Amino acid sequence: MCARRSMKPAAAAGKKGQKRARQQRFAFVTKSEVDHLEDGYRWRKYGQKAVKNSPFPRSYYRCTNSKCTVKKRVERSSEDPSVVITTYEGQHCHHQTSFQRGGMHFHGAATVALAEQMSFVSTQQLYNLPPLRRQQMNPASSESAVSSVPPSLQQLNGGDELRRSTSYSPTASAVQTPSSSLVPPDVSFDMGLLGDIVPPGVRNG
DNA sequence: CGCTTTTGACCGGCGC
DNA sequence: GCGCCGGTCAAAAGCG
Repeated sequence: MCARRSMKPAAAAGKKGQKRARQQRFAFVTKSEVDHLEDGYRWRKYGQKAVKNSPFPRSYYRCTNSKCTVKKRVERSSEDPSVVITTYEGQHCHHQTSFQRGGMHFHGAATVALAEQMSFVSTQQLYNLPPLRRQQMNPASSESAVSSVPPSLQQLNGGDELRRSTSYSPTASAVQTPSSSLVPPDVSFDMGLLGDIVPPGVRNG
């Protein structure tokens, strides 16, 4: 009675075929008290594990949608418990749950806001993370990548403007920020990063 | 009743 | 070859 299960081929197949799922990984740091940052999608927690690099446990979320294989990893910064590192894997193939700007919470706004501004920053850092994973001699490979980001992120997180939309997030900024995602003036930008986390139906069809 | 959340256990890959 | 870590799944419980 220990036969737990043959395990899902999804993970095995993904890893077997290409070591690591070639899914686009988009990570960014967000200053929030709650680990669950509502970005407009429904997430179901499917696991939680404690990592050595961080004294805090890492939470694994998955899109509740049927065909949506988007996964989200949420972990707190080892040095800044107030900072939450959210890593998105994959891209949504459906619209948001149903709530719109009206229901946009400050958390969601903060998330998107950071994503937009940090997008290019985290992208470079994150994209370099995989290959540098072993290159770095530091035991905290994942942290090292994040640590490299902080310098620039600190500005965003600790900055006045960012901080405003992150912690306090005024209604104006909250609405304006997400608005860009819903109505991306630059498709290239949307496809570049936001497309992974906020792919509007326009892109699909 | 349904959905979500929680914990444990197992597996897979990589490193040493 | 063994150990370690990370990641995922499964089942059960709780709550709305």
